[in-house]
Amino acid sequence: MKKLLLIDGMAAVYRAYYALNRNPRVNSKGFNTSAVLGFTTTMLDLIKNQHPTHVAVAFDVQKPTFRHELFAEYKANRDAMPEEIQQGLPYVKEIISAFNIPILTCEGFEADDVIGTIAHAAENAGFDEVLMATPDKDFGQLVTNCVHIYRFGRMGRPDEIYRVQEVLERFGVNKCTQVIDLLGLWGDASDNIPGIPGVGEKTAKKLIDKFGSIENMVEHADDIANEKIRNLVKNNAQQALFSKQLATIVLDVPVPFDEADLLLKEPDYEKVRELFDFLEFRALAKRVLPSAMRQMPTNPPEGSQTQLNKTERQSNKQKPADPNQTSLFGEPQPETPQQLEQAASFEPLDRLPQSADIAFFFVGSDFVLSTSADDAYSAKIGDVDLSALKALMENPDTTKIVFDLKCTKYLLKELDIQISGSIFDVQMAHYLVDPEARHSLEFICSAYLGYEPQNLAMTGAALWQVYPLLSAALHDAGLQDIYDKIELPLVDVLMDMEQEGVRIDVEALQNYSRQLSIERDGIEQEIFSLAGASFNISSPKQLGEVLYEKLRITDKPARTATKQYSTAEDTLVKLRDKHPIVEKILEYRSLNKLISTYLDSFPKLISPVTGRLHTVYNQTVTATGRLSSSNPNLQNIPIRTQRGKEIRRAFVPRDSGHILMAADYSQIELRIIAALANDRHMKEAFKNHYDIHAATASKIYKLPIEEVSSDQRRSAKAVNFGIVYGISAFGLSEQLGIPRKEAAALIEEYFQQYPDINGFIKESIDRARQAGYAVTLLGRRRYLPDINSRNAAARSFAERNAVNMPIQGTSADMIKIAMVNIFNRFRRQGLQSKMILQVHDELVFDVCLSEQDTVKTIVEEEMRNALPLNDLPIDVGIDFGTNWLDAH
DNA sequence: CAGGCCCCCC
DNA sequence: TTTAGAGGGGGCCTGA
Repeated sequence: MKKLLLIDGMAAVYRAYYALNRNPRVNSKGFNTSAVLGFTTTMLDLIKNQHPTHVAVAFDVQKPTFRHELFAEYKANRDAMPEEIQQGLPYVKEIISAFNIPILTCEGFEADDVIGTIAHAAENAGFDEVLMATPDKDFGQLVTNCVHIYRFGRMGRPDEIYRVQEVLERFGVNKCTQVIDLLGLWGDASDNIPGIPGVGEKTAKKLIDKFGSIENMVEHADDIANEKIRNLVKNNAQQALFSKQLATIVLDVPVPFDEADLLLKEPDYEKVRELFDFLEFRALAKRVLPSAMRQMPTNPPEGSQTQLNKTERQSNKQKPADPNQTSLFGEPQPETPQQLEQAASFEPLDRLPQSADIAFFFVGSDFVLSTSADDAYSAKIGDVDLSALKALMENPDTTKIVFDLKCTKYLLKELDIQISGSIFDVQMAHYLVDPEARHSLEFICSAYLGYEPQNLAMTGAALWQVYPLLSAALHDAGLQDIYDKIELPLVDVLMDMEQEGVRIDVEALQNYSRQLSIERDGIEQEIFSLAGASFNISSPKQLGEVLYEKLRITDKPARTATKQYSTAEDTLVKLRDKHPIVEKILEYRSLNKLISTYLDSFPKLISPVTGRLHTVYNQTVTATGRLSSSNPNLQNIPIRTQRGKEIRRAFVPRDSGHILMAADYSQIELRIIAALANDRHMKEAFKNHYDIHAATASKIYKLPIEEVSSDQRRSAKAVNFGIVYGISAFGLSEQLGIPRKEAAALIEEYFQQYPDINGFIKESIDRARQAGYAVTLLGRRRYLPDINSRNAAARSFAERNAVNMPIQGTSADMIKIAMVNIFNRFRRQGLQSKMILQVHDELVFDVCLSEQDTVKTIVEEEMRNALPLNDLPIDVGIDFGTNWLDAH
């Protein structure tokens, strides 16, 4: 059995780099290893999963290829290679060499051509199988008669295998060569192959079906019935022929085919170790290198496994082969997840020592529990000896490693188990270490361990393996305190709030819904008669066609990012006076939004058990440290418009013995700016309890504060907001509806008057540029890899984040601390009142009438003192009401 | 079912 | 060339 795996090196490097660099790997020497780590993992996984007997990696040579000559613009306007990839490339090649895998190149040709040639040579040499690994978009370029094409999906795990026949079937053509023709005519998605602009997939298929090839089509172009297409083809014949050449893989480039050279050999472990040491690929070293060569401490000894079940030891699979084994990458045929699942059989839990540290993970009613990276007990919850499990989980002296603590706690609560001891939530830790990344178990494992667990048993091992790595990362980034003192205790607070829920006056909602629905339906009819036809107003596509094609309300329709007609509110507002239909559409939209998002959905979401509405707070979503709320989202209940705010009337206290209390931080983000920037003028304004926007206006317009007009105050307010968001003249001019020049002048004046704020903005960006991340007052981080990007748009975005994140994040830290402290004091004092909602700078309480004063005092105190901003006063507004609207 | 678009909140 | 153009979220709808 001879099986050859060919990897498109550059494509793999790029793909791996972009997949990993969201959270850039930078080793202690400051070297960005994303590209190298990603590539290496991909290569090793491919070898492990595909178990080829022969391997090679092909690279382009960085010189003009024959395609450049054919088509001068080809690749000309591709982005420059990111610096990190450029720097990583030599290491990628060294690693490939260290694994004794040949690198194939051929001057004047691209990797695809080299691969095509080698593939054909291999087939002629009697290989049973030839596999090619490439990103999806390239597969069309490599249609040859023998190659099976792998598509890189997620890192290192090809999602699909396309055999040539399947590719052909997908295209609906019969011969390979026709795929090339099709591509030449139609072009490819990334515009490397231009095709004929205006010819789409369908047209291309029809033409190739009819003519068989582009050459034939060009020759008999007069036979094309459709005049438009006929002209297109005639005018672009040359282009189509070029495209076909670009798409054609050369199968006889001058590159030697040496079977012995391609044979998969033992790596040069010493070299691999040196490289991995330098790059600091610890997890990978653990996986690949023989244990004697590893520098990292190994897993716990394997002696303690005797009493365990015969769970498949997947961790061994991930480890290197033992020296006796000839193949580096474990047994040739990996088990399917199904087989592993069966192997992970149930073992009674009461045989476990009660003092063990444990990793614990639920999947539905299944769960896995393991006491080290080398064991795993999996079982159905119903089958477990609950008292043994309880003893284990409630042991205060052991460590519990979990994934998604809040969810785990809910499930354990069902079993009357309270988790105690030291708790390490892998998901939460990862959120703190890199908030913007994804926090699925799969993602975390593949990033930290280089593989994804395929079943419950592997999950147990993976949690154990990832624990020391994340724990170290948390500590190294100085995030331990935020974890211990804010996020971890917050879990109980959020659970309590979620379970408490909020009472909703369903009848009021339904009445209001009926009322608004009647209004909406009337407006709908008006719109139809104005448009002269009925259509789906909720479909931006249909609406765009009606507005811009049927009614032609403007000559220059605005377009969205995807070149659809824009029907966004901003756009429509500007077109208000062009046609009466616009106003109606805006009104329809707002009514429909209220009805579908709030009025009609809340009653359906009310729990039949508690009769109350329970949101879910997510603690690991936002990039800045805020919470988010969903199912339903109770952080976006209308308040701006009269119609909208009526919805808040339906949020009511639990009974006549209670009252709602809303407590909100006043101007918290501006206060935080004033504190972070240490701006004398702004601090002064806050200390004197001035209206901050009016005070700002008074500075900008150089007027006494009492002479500031409402328009001037409004402008000042917009600038203040702009500062928080990362101001731009364009944004401000849009916001205020003033010319850009005026907006720019306003900003200029602002910075003149508040030089410290300007300095703060510059410093924040500078610090983020140095460190690679932004931080809050307490050290919560957000990585900003694009802060040094050469792409101006990406860089500006990162720069705005560098300013905004410390502000928004500090405010989030502050209210989270307040929540924990309030919760604890309520509990200590045995209060009946409950905190029920959080809306970023506001907390809502269901207050027992007899506790009104106590609660008010506690909340005010704790919110004020949660995170003191030196000498800057923090104001908290508190109000009571018989519904949420009145409590404001 | 994902992605586009939109709109509600802070 | 044309669009976007202020930070952070979530939900609804369409169309495949």
